[in-house]
Amino acid sequence: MPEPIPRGRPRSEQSRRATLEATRELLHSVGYDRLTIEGIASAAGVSRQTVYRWWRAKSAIVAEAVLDGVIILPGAAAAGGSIAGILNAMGASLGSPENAGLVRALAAAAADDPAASEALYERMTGPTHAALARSIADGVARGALRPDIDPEVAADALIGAVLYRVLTRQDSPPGYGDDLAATVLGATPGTA
Amino acid sequence: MPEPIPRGRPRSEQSRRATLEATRELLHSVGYDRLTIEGIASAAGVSRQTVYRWWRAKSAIVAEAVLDGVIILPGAAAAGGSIAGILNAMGASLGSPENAGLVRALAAAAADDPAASEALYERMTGPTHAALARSIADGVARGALRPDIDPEVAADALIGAVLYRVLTRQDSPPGYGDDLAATVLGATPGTA
Amino acid sequence: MPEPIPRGRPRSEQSRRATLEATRELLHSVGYDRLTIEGIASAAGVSRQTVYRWWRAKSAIVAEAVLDGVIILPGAAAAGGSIAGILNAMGASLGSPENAGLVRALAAAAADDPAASEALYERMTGPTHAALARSIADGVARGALRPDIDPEVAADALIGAVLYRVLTRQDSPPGYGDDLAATVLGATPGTA
Amino acid sequence: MPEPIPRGRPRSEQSRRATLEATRELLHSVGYDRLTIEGIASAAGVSRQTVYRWWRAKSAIVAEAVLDGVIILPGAAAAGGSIAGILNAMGASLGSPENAGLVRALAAAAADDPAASEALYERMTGPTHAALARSIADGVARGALRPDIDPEVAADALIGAVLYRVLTRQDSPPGYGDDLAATVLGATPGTA
DNA sequence: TACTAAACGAGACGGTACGTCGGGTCTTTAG
DNA sequence: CTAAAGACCCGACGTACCGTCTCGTTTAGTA
Repeated sequence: MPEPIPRGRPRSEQSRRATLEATRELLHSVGYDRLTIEGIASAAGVSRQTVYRWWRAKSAIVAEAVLDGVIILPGAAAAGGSIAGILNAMGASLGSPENAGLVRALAAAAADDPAASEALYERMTGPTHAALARSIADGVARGALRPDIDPEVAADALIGAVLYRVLTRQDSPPGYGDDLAATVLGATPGTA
Repeated sequence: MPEPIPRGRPRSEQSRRATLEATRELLHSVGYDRLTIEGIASAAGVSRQTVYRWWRAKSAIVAEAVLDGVIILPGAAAAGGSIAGILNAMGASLGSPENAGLVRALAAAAADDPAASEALYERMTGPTHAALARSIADGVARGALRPDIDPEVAADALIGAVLYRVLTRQDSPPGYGDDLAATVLGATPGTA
Repeated sequence: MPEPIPRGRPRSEQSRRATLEATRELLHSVGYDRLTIEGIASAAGVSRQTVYRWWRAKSAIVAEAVLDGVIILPGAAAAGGSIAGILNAMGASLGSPENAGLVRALAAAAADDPAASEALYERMTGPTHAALARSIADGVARGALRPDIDPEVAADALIGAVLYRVLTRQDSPPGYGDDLAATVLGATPGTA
Repeated sequence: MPEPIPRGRPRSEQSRRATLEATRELLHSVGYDRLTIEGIASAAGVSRQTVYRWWRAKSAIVAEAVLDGVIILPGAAAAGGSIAGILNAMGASLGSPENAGLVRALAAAAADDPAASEALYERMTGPTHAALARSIADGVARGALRPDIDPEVAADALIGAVLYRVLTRQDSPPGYGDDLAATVLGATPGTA
């Protein structure tokens, strides 16, 4: 009913998918800075005009690639487990050089496009952030965690620590998630 | 002996400074992505060739601008105070939209140049990180902080939280530094 | 019997006329070079596909616009008068900057399409050429003109002179037709 | 003193010549309409930017190609001979399909650029026109030609006739120049 | 006082990518 | 079966920068 009857040739879903997948490939291989619309179009077997018809900037393409889940969001899937579990999953996921490079690329994309920024960070870190904050609030309510912990701020700290190490290219050692949980929350892994 | 007696016209220190300062100006005004060598040269009143003679890429110019302190590193100067003091200084410094934008620009610069990355993050967050870790270790040793705190990891968490909020464009409320210290360290501001 | 019973929706005469009229408008306003099928379709309120269904190239549209008399052929209507009358009519008609521009546009159209070329020149200059040649042959036969005049060649010269001045953007003075007839035919206006 | 000391890398004469020569080649092979700056640059082995640096439009390139004599102007060289000689030279020169196509291309170029128009026609037909008018005026003064001939108008007619046949793609028979001279001037070839 | 050597400005060069326009084609719904 | 709408691939447009390359000029240090 607010449905405006579609006229003309319908948009090619195949072109859309090919574009987003090519974007992911190129983000992995050349990074955000050397990512070009020309390159995306040619790698996707799509005309440049078709790319411009649907996206306004390369940051928008990257954002949609993420929003569509074409770029797998590291750690977000594990957002139901325990606190240390989430952190270790994030650490493990970002431990692969490929994914770490992707995260850095997304940070670059977000740096010069506020619109993309929100979309990217909400999708990448938002769910994880929410899951962590919920678990922590739970723990505080149950008395399992210190009462002076602000769940939202704690979630900032936990995610921020991981992100900081990725951006500064410092590998996180295997048990980093446990150490981090213990340090911030004063809790041993299984306890929370 | 490792001194290769300088011949010919000496390098113009004025051109060098003008280039780095123009880089800072442009990073502020247009961001890293739209920063061009052409633009830097013309803003600095310097020929493009002179820029290319001394730097290999725009990320290298940005890196040197930081290394030379031409770009003021927010928070690094306060690296002598108390923990909450450092955090509040960082928060206040990054609270200005100008500096926040600069940090995002630098994150973008670091994302696609490992060499610049190290230089930038070492200069930007390294001193602060070291100061925090030292203070925290002190507190733990004095028994003023929980013994299960890993000072290095805690510093990651504190800096990471602030960085995370800047990158995701979330304003940090006035007392955020205090909240953060309390949450991560289980300490009220004055205590540490 | 050679009538192939028409099926389906009949061709829209309105679309056809609108296309040809838009072509004329645009030829006047922007010239042949900047004339585009896109522009014709949009000015005519017709879809691009409809234009392509009925014409193969923009030169063909221009040709049909002429053949249909949508573009008024300057001088052709006067093809029944005296020699100097025809020439003066041509000169007057081509004297207006609008028509002169149109003729130059048609020359451009003819330059890169042999098919359009024949159609255009036959329609534009053919009738005039034939009328002139006929009148001249008459005059020669009657002894009113020099016997060494070849009527076809003389018609070439008369039309060519006018065309030459239009193409080189030289205005023809008021009495140019008389001068031309006198020079080529050795005849004063009323005599032939 | 009006000499503005040249700075920077000097313009490459080779690039300039290559561009003009490629323009000539392409005018011959594809005509003015399908002539593209992209095509000129690539055929000349020159970058597109270099073409744009020195010429504002393709019509300007064509004009300079003519002004430099890179495009050989048919008939202009023969501007010293007798009237019929000039005409026959023109006819012979334009008799080759290659040159005829070139003339049509130049007519198209002139049709949509007044600036190019003057340059082209002055170079192409101007000298011939002047030579013819001079010879005819001579003949009239010597009493060898009819006194009612206006030399300028007669030159228009002679050149116009040849041009008209080229533009309408009519081959001129071998003796066409003689016929034309006889018809317009009332003179047998050798007489003038 | 030259001579040498390097840095400097200016600016042209071959390129790559930009974002746009138009060309022809194809695919859908509406008449 | 035509018309409209509009997406598609393609190729050219004119512009902005890229990184490189001459040039003439400037500014040191030798010689």
